[in-house]
Amino acid sequence: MEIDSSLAILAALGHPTRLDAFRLLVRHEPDGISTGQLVEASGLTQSTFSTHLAVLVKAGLVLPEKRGRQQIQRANIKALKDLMLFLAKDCCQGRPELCEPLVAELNCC
Amino acid sequence: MEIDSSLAILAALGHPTRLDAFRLLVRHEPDGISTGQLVEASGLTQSTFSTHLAVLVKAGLVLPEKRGRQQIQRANIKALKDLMLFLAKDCCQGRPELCEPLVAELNCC
DNA sequence: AACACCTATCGCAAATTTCCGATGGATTCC
DNA sequence: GGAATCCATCGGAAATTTGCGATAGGTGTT
Repeated sequence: MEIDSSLAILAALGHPTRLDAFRLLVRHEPDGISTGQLVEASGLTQSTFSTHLAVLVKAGLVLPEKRGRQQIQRANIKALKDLMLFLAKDCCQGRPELCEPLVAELNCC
Repeated sequence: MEIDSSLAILAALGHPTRLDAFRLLVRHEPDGISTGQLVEASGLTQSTFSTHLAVLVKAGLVLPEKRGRQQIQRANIKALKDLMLFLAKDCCQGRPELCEPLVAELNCC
């Protein structure tokens, strides 16, 4: 994964509102939920949350799809996976001793 | 891992200067490098970089240790591991189908 | 003691982010 | 067609972040 993409994902998730929204979307995979429900859950204004959502979409973490007059949002698990691969490979570049404990613990889920 | 810690790590890494610095530190594990070398690599002013470094340290991603009049910085791989566990567990919470491809690919390093 | 070196912190300006209300486009319902 | 719903975008204010030079503390050197 490109470093710029990783950077965008990290920055996008580095805000409480956006991290919360993304986690909510993950828990609603694979159905997704509407923007309105996300707004309600955030406790913010519709317009404010909309800009946060745009950041997530731009980073590729959220995939919107129109359904009627609603906008259904879905978490892009692949983007998260790519980020984790980027982080892990950065550690492990020829240095498996750094990553071994990481991968070991991940296997538990 | 607490959500607040994860948030701090994500925000800390969500800036090009700080992500670069952390990656450089990872590549210098386990010896670490001095703050001065990090400053030079960043191309920024010493004072400016110092504030970025403080963000990384506060997030627990970097562990400083005094050595003479230098300050040696080391990447905290455990913090990165904790973040990845947080992200992965968030996906996998009772939903292994989401994480399986992730863990599978991680095993390659 | 005096000096040089390394780094954290202060003060401050510029840039960016965050938040809101208001507006407008698109879609559905009556 | 007209009203209502859903959501993106605009304009602007407040807060935060980012960057710099200057300063100061702590450490080694002479």
